[in-house]
Amino acid sequence: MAKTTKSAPLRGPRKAGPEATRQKILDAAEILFAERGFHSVSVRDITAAAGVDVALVHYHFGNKQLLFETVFMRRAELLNAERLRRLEAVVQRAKPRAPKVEEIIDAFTHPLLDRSARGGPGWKAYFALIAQVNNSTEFGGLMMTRYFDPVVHAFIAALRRAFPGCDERELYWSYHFLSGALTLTFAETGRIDNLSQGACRSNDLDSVHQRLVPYVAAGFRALCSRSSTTPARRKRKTL
Amino acid sequence: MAKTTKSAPLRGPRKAGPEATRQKILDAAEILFAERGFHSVSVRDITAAAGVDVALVHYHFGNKQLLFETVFMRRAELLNAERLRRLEAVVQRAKPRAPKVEEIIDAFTHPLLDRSARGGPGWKAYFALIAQVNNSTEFGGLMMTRYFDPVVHAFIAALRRAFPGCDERELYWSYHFLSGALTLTFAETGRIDNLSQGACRSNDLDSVHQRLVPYVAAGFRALCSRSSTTPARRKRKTL
DNA sequence: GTCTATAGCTTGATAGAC
DNA sequence: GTCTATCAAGCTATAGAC
Repeated sequence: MAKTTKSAPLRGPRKAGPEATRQKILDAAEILFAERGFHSVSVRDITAAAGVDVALVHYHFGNKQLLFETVFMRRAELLNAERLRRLEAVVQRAKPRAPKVEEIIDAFTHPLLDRSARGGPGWKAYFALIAQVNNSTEFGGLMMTRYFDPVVHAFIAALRRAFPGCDERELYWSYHFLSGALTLTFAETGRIDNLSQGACRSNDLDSVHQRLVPYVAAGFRALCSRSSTTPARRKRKTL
Repeated sequence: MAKTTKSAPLRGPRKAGPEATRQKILDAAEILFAERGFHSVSVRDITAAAGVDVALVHYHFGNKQLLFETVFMRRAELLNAERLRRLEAVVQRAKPRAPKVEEIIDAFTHPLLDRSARGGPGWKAYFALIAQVNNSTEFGGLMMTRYFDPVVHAFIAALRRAFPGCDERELYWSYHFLSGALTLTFAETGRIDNLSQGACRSNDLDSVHQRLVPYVAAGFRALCSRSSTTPARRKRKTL
């Protein structure tokens, strides 16, 4: 029993210390926010689910809004690190050429879909939360930009190399469509289950990934190849 | 002045009658729900914005939830009718062959993007609301299914004819990705403005439509052609 | 149909004992 | 760090005058 230093004080089944309390609050908040959205979950709901006192949210996080952002940030950092690692690996492996579009998209989406499928209920809830935030007028523009833009810029830089001479706007709009398709998947609303009368299931993320990558890659090629190879033939069409 | 029947009683600038009150409440609710979501908007917020009394929401709609569903339904019926008309026109024009994929997708998306772009603030808000509902764990599965599945089934039937022998699941997942890309567009969160440093603008829906159609058409072809023409080459890939 | 008034609760947040 | 106790403000909903 050499572990009696003060770096892990009183680490037992009963009293787990302030860090454990923080994590219990974050875990409970994550699930409730994902299920019902920011505004319909009260601080009391969260602390009751976490099995801690009401006042501790304000002690540890300041207020409800800051708790929300902490939930959002906690897993974003892990995700972004892995996605950048994967992207770098793909780029290195393809050198000196640019990687295939499919490989770039896979590096971007696989770490997310894999965790949502197999990371446990915390990850599942987190991605459902992302789905709501991404499509929210209130939070979408600010929070997604703040926590995910760095990794998106790296991703777009890789795609820029895959489509030399491509108009920047085609790349950004193509990414926008990918973002919408991906985050709707995270929501797992069950709508496709109803629509397909059971042929497809919202929670079958392996099926999604298998299809999302070629679908999106084809979309990128449709927009980003034509703008460089056939700029004159581009139709000027009003809506 | 032959219009003195009781079908339009007291139609003046001051007292506009109960139907006008209903519409004022719906208009205000639509904008507020779109801006801040269902739960963060109070009945008082709505009636204050509408310039009517608090109690009238309950008189006219029963409760807050039923008001929400009425807002959602009001424009859905108009939209669905026009989309079915457009789809039918495209199908008739192409007979006896199936229409081009691009034409089918255009019939599905144009009525929406056109109204969001040029229909005024009520339509704009309505589509932002759709964006949130579609990605919501709480409302998405139920409400989108209830109000939009009939038109989606007609749309998928047309695509089925365009991809004869295609696996049903490819059609449904392809539609799912379209739905995500489209509804994120409706949210107009400003994220792409930040990401592209102004090169793309969330509210430039003409640009979106010009790109969404070929992007999605290419995606559909990537998934729905291969499943019928090259079933043996289909890779069995785990996530 | 519209309004006033209010019942009955829940909310986010905090002050202060331990 | 954690808890008890409480506050002021906000909420949905309704009863009843007009």
